[in-house]
Amino acid sequence: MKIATFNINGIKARLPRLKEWLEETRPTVACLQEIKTQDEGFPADEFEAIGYKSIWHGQKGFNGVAILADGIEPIETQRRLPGDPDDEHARYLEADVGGVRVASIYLPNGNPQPGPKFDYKLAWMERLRKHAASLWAQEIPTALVGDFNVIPEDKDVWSPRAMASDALMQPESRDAYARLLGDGWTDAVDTLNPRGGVWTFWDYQAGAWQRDHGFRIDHLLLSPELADRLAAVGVDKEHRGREKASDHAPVWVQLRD
DNA sequence: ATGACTGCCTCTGGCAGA
Repeated sequence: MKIATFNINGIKARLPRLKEWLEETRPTVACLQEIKTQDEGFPADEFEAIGYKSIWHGQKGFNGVAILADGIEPIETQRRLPGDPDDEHARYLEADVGGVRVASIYLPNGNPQPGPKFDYKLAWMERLRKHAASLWAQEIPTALVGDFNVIPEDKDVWSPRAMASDALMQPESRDAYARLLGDGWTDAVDTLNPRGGVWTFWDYQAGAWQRDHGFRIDHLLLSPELADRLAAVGVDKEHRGREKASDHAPVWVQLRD
């Protein structure tokens, strides 16, 4: 079983690239973030035509998450992160697929920091930790995947100095991520690449892609049942270099059956 | 270096992104 996460930065603008990626790499489950469309604009038929069934949670203009599965109907278990009834952002979607609970997560960016957006990010991370703990307690094989908007350590960024004031690598953001891992979740990419240097995002600006000025913010967190099955991880970096690409690359984990 | 680019909805410029 192959579980992938991909921040596509607009499903309408990305549709040809996205379908191409699905057909070329054929993930069992693909969790998408930043679909940037309302529910009625989601092109489910386009995915159905290439063998993927999908569920989605959209919003006008920005945010939005989806879960696609190869020949399997994802059974939705949650479509918002508990803990704040006033939070209208479409940033969380969860489903059962092929015996695995999968969450597609679009964690708030938090810039500029300090400020209300950063406060929202940190509060969201605490809510995520609580909800993750409730999933953990159910002992369901679970994968929490998505754009976490956290650079976990200095080894995960091309230049810690250049990013020093960014919300993605503030000590508070990193501590919140570390607390989540401290509860027992396995960061799959980090586990198989302990020396770092793996990027999942390259800015559109300043020739970041051409200079390989990237960082790692798209993560796959596994519960112990899935961590035991961990066979391989990868970043489909080549797709970041294509025409009209997202600023993120797809990231995936291969699990033994 | 107050820089850079892209997508969205459209108050076609302002917001959001990271």
